[in-house]
Amino acid sequence: MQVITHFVMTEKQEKILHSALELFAKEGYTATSTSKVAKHAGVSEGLIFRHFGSKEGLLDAILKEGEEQAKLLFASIVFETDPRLVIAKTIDMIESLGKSKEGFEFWKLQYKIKWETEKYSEQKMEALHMSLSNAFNKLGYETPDLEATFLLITMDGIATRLCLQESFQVESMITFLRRKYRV
Amino acid sequence: MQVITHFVMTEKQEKILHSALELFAKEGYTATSTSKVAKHAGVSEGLIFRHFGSKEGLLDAILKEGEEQAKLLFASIVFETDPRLVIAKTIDMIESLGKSKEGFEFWKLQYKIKWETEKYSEQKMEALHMSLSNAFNKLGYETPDLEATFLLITMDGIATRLCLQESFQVESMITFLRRKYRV
Amino acid sequence: MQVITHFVMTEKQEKILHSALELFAKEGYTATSTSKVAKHAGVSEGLIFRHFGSKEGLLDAILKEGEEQAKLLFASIVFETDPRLVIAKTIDMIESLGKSKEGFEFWKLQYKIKWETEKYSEQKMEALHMSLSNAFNKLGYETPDLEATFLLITMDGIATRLCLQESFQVESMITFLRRKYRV
Amino acid sequence: MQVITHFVMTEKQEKILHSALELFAKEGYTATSTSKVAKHAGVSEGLIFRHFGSKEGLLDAILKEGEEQAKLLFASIVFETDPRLVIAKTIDMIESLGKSKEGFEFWKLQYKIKWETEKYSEQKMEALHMSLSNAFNKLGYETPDLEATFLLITMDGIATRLCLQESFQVESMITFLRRKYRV
DNA sequence: TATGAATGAGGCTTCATTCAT
DNA sequence: CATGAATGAAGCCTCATTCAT
Repeated sequence: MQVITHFVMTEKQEKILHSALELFAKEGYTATSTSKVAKHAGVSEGLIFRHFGSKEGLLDAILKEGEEQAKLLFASIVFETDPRLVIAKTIDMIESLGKSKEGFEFWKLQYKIKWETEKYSEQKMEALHMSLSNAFNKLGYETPDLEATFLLITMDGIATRLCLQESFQVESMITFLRRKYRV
Repeated sequence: MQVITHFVMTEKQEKILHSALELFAKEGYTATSTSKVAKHAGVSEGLIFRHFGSKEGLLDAILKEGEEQAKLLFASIVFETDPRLVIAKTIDMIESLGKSKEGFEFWKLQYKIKWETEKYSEQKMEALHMSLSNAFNKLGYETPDLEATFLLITMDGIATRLCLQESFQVESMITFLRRKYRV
Repeated sequence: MQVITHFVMTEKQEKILHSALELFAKEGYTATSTSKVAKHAGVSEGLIFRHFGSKEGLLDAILKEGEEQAKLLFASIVFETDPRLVIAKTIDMIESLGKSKEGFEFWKLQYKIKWETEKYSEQKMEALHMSLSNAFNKLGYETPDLEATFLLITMDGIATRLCLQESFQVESMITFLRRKYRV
Repeated sequence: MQVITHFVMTEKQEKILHSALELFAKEGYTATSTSKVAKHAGVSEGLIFRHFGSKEGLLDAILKEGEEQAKLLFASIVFETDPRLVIAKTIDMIESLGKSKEGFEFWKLQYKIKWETEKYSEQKMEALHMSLSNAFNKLGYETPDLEATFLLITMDGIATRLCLQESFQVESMITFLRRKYRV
């Protein structure tokens, strides 16, 4: 397998990556042709294959970059020691999901890809799950593990609505969650 | 109420429909070719087009049948007057989602399609949402409308896990929900 | 080969024939599908094959009926003895071509078919050619045979314009011909 | 006058164009499949679509090239001042129609297309018509406009015969025309 | 590094025709 | 006589990928 070094990436390589992210997120992976990506990125179709080997390789590169971002995003939660703050920051993360355009697209892609490829990357979430479970435990919840799972499931549900239901209003739901968990 | 006309379907027509449901749910709509559907159903590819007009027509037929089933499924909840039972039956519904193979595939398709076509059919859920909101109100919840939305969002999250995370155990989550809502 | 008896033709058979004539003339033989013909005629697709054997058989039936009509049309010219009247009637025939809708469509089909199938039915015209040649001879033209061919070629040209050039005005051309041949 | 940009065409692009011209002229546009064209040109079917977008695009390319050729062909007639030569050259053009294989096929296609698409391109002929009308006027013909139309109609008729009637002998008809117009 | 011509497999769809009813 | 379900071949077109330049 090809190692993607994040340090050496030409301008065109990045254009391809971002175009692919945008198009895969908008139209889906299968429905987006490499020629569409090339056109959108303003490069030749061949270049995609020179840099990423195959269409799937391009997808992998996007997902890998995504994992890096996810790690960064989770880091400040995972290393938090105050249980109340762990929960608060998790909810903050959900809230921020709908704010930056790039971030939103990135998450939308993650979910779309999951549904297209049938692979829910459980490891990525594992660290977060443990932190939450630990936090709920400290706070004296009866079944902390289930509580953690439940909150993460809620996250999935909200992400689903955010991405698919135009009329969905996150804010009130976020407020609702904060009151519910008293954070 | 509306009278539902059940058109007489030939045996092969039904084979096509069920094969398509299975394959669309497994591989996704775009990634499933009509020839694959035909082969799986044991019919000629042309027959799909004689009966359903186009690949999209086939999808529509599946979704339409799905809406009928959803209506039937929701009916027993919507007409329930005991608020506790409304919630209990909603949770039962989530539970039963993972049990029958056909039912599971049908719901999986619904979600996959949502993500592929970007259309969350809000109307379908509207009746359920109102019933739940009403139930939470009767039970004295502070923000019944948000509670209803929250439960439905949880449903979306559980469905996501059920479909995408092989290791997911519904039962414990169902028990958790029942305890949480005291039903 | 199948003999088409003109005496026993069911109502549906005739509907098929006329629909085919209309559609072949409008869209062309190759571009008109048997299913389109069936729909237009209000019969099942199978019936076309029961009655005419194949799509080509249907075409043959139309062309055969056409030849009958052509014979009838040419009869009054061929049996005319006055040379001036032979020419006059030929020109009259051209004039009448643009008048009745059915007749017009019939001729249009004849030409379209010729161009699609590459078969100019020379025999059909042979009798007419001889009558004209004979007439020009009696009238003392130098090269009666070429004169006859020339007039028939003019007919082809006018038919082409009539069928293809919307703005074409036959009348002035007819008058022109009558003056030219003094008939 | 308009500057004609000749796009650089790859060898295969030209092979496709010529094969299509030949086959469309022989079998008709609708009846000629793109796969037949590809096979005849010795290229992959996909290449047709890369270069011409669609089957219709291929046809358009042929017709466009045809119009350029027609303009060139008509130029020497239209800029002729001697009325007798205008007519002579028009008749020469008809004569030459049957001589070069490429030229013949090109005109045959023009006519076949006209009959398949029902569009007689009147503009293309307009310049020629005016030149002829003017020439007949100078030569003292009574109805020069009708004479011009008549000659062009004769051209259509001869083209019809040339393309459709195997036994047709142009030469004698050309001689006949030359004598008739004294050119 | 970058292009874009070229390909072969496969996608959706239509077609003429057959056959059981 | 008449229907319409069913088929297999073919039609137009798009796709991911390769390769010479």
